[in-house]
Amino acid sequence: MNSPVSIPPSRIASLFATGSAAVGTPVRIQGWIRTRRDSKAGISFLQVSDGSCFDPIQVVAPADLPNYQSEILKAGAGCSVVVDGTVAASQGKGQGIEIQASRVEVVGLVDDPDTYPIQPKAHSFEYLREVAHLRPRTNTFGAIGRVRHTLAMAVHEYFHQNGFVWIHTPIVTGSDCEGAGQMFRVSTLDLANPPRTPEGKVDFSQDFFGRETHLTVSGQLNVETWCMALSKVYTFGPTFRAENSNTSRHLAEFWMIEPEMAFADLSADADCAEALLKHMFTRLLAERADDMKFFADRIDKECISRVEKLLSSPFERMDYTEGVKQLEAAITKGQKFEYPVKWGTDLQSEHERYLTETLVGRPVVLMNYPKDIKAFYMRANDDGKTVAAMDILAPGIGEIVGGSQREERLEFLDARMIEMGLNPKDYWWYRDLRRYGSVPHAGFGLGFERTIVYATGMANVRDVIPFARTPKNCEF
RNA sequence: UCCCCUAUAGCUCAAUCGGUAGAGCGAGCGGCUGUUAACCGCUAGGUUCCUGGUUCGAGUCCAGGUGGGGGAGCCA
Repeated sequence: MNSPVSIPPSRIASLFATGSAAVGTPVRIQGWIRTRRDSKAGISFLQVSDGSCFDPIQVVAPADLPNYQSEILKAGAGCSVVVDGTVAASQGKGQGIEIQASRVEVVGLVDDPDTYPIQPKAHSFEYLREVAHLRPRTNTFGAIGRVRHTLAMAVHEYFHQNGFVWIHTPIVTGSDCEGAGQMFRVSTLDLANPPRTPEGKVDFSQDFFGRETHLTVSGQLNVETWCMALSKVYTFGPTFRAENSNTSRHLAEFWMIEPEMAFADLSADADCAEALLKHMFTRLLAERADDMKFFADRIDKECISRVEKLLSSPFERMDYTEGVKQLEAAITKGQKFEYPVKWGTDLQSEHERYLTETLVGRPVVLMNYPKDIKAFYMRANDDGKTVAAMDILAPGIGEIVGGSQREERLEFLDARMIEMGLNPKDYWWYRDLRRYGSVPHAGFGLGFERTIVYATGMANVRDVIPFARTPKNCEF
């Protein structure tokens, strides 16, 4: 910045952290005006935010500043400013400290205040999705951004402290069937005029990678390979699903945390998921008390107590078979479900909700599902009917974790693939892990956006990711 | 992909039986005030999503389309 006096800029969060001890010190802040209120007594009040914390800081701009009439009185919501001044104890109510300005530089004005999309008033989330490039300027999305960051850092912190190595698994994959839904094609071929094989099919041997490639739907198969050498690993990055899902819980591009542990069984897997979630939420309450207070005040009054409740008690663990029994017992007592409950079929959303919300009231680890409703790589249990799979169901959001102990025995794995119509040859490198020093191992996927929804009470995953990708929507 | 709901001012919404467009907030201007979801007054602001149909007349009824929302399925 070209400014006459050189004061190192402060973040607003650190001014609030220092509080009244900073009174009297000269400071510079840089940010955007939220609101301006004028007093004809000869001052204007500017609420200025730089995004470093929830609260904006109040800047007191006296009318004798040289640009008061020409610039400051024209600067409203959304305008960017650099303010030099002195930290002062506020004479008004509502804030402890404020900045008595000696200089206010209006860096960028707002073209047309009447049509500036982020007005100083409540907006619907549906509307804000249409101005996703400006919505980080609102209270809610600023808070989401900081909460998301804190939770992401807590993920890395937990794994780092517990001896896990972060593996950067690839985004582009040559596996055309990772077993988790429709995939987005990656290609540099001319869509209008692709090369053809003699049979008339598109000739992907002429494509960039010399084969069909897609965006990954899961880093699991790749991360398992590194698990078989580094013992405890995880991947944390974006994943892509081309499902035509139109719900508040699904995105075409979402972030997933997938740890994988060698010499671990299903119980250790559930232990890890529980400890990870508890670490994330502990850090959240410690670091983002201001933002969580906002969510509790304006979005979901239960959100802090829900997180505290999760932290204070162990997750309930229940076998799928027991879950079905509980649901049947509930039906006997008069509970109505739209869909029938039957051992061997996947539970409906309403069934999962009953278990976690009504029966237990906390997250539930549901374990040992029927093998026919689960993926090929999940380890067969000795009963011949179930596999060592677990889902963690959370009140309000449903499934936030899906995991399993993996099938480490080659003959079992091959048999399962054939049974499910998969060709073992397509998985040659995955099978190699079972041929060379195979060990029992387990892992899971934690949906990052669903975790944020759970913690904040936000109603839609589209509003907890900076730029939501959903069917028919990729404007920004 | 299926079911239901929905689209009016910058935003959130209203408009009776089909009769010719209204409020709040926001914005601009003025007043008042160490203000703080400020307050008081005035002013501006409309292709009623698109295409077609019914009707003397359509924001309103009908058909198709598009966008948005909720639920289901798929899953994280």
